[in-house]
Amino acid sequence: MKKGEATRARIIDETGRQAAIRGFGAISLGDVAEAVGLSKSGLFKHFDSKEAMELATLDAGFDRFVAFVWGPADDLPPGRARLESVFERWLDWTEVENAAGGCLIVAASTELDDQPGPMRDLLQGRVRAWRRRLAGEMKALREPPMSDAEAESVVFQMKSFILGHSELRRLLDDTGARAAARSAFDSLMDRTQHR
Amino acid sequence: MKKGEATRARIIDETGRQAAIRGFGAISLGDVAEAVGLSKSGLFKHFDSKEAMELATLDAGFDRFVAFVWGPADDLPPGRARLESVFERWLDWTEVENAAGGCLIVAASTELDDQPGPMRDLLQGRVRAWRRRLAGEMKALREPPMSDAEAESVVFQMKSFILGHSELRRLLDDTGARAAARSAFDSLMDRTQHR
DNA sequence: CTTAAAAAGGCACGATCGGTCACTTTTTGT
DNA sequence: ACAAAAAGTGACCGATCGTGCCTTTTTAAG
Repeated sequence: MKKGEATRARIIDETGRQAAIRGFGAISLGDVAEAVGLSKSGLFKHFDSKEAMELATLDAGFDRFVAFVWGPADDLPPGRARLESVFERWLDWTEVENAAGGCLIVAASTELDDQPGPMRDLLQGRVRAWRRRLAGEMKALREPPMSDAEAESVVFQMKSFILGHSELRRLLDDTGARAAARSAFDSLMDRTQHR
Repeated sequence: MKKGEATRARIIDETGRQAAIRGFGAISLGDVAEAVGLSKSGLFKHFDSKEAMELATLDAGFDRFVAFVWGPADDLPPGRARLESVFERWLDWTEVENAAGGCLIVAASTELDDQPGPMRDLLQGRVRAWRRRLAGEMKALREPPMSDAEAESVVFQMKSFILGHSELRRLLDDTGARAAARSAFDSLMDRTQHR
């Protein structure tokens, strides 16, 4: 069946948009339904509950994130060039692709970090997987490869700069945010590579 | 009159607690009233509206934050020791003092960064002031003092590590978060100092 | 102890919340 | 072409939302 899938995709899209702005806990079925051109009850033909809708939205958001950020890196050889591509696309993701509400994952992370449940579990699992992927990539930076602990430390700093960039750019309206993040990341790569 | 002020303080305290967990947009007057032992209408004798209550809560949250994080640093001489004290207390603030819901300011920052209004304005103003304070402190690290641009870059990285620590500790339940943040910060201080 | 003011509660309002149900329309596979 | 399945509607549920009006209780000053 085709029509249903398209509608479902539109619902997920709109839910993600609103959740990125207001937070998952503050979106309403009525608003989503209206924005997507459906009645509230129409939503329930696609999802059993609000939580199911949120889960599908968050999961799909991760898929989109990985495709967008990692996509171009697939064509690059492992190592610094690939990591720089990922970082650059990651900044794009926050500041261009999601101009309206910022990164859904970052928003969900701070909102749900202390609310146990399926949403937090999903978030944890996918964030951990993403970090593992990055950590594995770090090892291509040096020969012989760095330890797991060092790779995780570099990933920690990389992610930190992403979060710092997000605040500087989105909350403080600082157009120099991108330069600050890039410079910090370049310096991190330099230090990591030459040791 | 005394009683009123005490009640007002309790309301603000409870509002902050709930907002840190669920987000400002998702708290309800009923829940706050019940937790503080008041009726919903009783709340309105202390605040004109929900938004006024939120504004007072956010403002008071900043006061508490600055007092807690900067407090001990006042007894220290400007320079690295003072900055390390601030960083350490900042980690405490996220992970000990606010065990329940994490840092209210971080939560509010990602939630409100794309919702124009008095809340975002207040947030912007106080975050900017805090960053200016830190940037000023950075200059005591070196003689002759670094440029404004460099100081801001160091503040950017410092704040980034705080945000990274918060995610690692609160969302991913990583007990090594503190060590990761401290190590990254120490390295940043080393590089900044010796140049 | 009195008394006026301050603090808090009672109560009801219109709106909206997530969600269900019975029913109609549209889409789909055959 | 046609029957079955999927998609969508509108009315409605009990609960809760933020808020205003009016009364009662508590408090501090005389």
